[in-house]
Amino acid sequence: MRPSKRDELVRKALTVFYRDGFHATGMDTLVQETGISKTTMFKHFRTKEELILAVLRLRDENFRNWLMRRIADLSPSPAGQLIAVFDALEEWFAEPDFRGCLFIKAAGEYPEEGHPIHAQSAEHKRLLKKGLEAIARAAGAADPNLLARQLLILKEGAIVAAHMGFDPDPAGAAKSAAKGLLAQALGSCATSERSDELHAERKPGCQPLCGDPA
Amino acid sequence: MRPSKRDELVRKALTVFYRDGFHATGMDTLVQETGISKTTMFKHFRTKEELILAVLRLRDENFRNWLMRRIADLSPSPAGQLIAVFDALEEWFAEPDFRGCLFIKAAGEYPEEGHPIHAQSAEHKRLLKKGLEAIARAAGAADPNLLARQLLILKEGAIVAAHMGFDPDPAGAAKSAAKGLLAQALGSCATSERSDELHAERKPGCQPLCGDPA
DNA sequence: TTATAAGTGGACAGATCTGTACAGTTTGTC
DNA sequence: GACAAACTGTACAGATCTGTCCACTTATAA
Repeated sequence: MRPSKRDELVRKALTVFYRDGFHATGMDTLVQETGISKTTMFKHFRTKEELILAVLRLRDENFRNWLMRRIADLSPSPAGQLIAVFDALEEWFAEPDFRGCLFIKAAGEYPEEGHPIHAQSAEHKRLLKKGLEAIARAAGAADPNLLARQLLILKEGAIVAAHMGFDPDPAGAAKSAAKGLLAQALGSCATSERSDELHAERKPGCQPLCGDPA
Repeated sequence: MRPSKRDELVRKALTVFYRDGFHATGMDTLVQETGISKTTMFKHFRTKEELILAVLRLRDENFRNWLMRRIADLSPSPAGQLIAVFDALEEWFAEPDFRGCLFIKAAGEYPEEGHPIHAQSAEHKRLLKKGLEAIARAAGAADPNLLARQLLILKEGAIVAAHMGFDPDPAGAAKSAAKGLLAQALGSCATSERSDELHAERKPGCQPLCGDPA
């Protein structure tokens, strides 16, 4: 259990930053909320920015793993998985501690393109697009790149809508839009892909995203 | 010119908050950037939060006016206007000072649902939805509410994509998706609504959104 | 001219910010 | 037991935060 304190810090800092924001969270707050001394924090991370970058790395890994596993559990076919993205989102939105997307927040608080935090947040989205594009290609989409970009735009929009609460069912609205896009991209042959009738149970190891890791 | 200093403060504070963020911008920075004394600021607004709320009110008015006028200039028909939303977005994204959506930023920095800044940001989106829904109804959409929600989700997603730079043409991707939704919502009769061939010039009084108002 | 309102500049209070310093304590390993 | 590494608690520096105070200047208008 060598690097446990460091990991524990990153895990707990994630929940605090996610809950309260980056600038709004001071290092003293983190000391109080994590129970880890400030000395130790600054031994593992030379600056607050380095800690934030580590938090973003952890979140990137957690989120992409969670999403990909979840949609694989929800549907066996690539086309069904693309739609299942929005079922997974719906589950996420329903979590009590849901507060939007950490990377959108980070990009908002560090808005300069060249800032490491901004750049790393953008990289997360690029990796997501890559993942969706691979699935779109496997599904036989006419233009996998375009379809992936459109689905990602729907996903980001649904997250914003869910966080700001201006849509009663953002995942549902995005899902129905995605179905139309998919039907169009796959040609008229597979219009009514029935991907959502099997609502797979969460498999063990596939935990909710917002839960307190304490 | 009675309330000019107050308006000038709100206008200039808008550009600074939009450029740097809310928590990252201190009142002393605003003094420096606006040339208005701190005493005057706190005479017009009792707290920083009140100033932010005034900034958001101004932005809400500016943005909604700009968008509605722009799409009316771009297309005479309601259906065309719904598509023209994404042409307007493209113009916005191309502005040199574009840095995403101020309301998404605000909701990110003040993430509690009940916080006045969060609530007012959400209200802006609700008003946008209402506007789009009216146009969708005028266009004869089967379900104007759903169509408006889907278009708004596409819009928010495109803004996030543009700000984070993970899509080479977010407005274009969203626009093509919107065309599909619209064709579906209007029935098969008006599939190829040619809304974008007339690229209306900016009319006077319809200025870009990010320009320094100084 | 004179009364009123609005704006200025700078010092200040008290809190909080990031990051450092240091002496002491726990923990794991030989 | 002994050594090294990791961790703790607290105090601190220096900057910055929101908001106040006060004496002074400028503009407006009767």
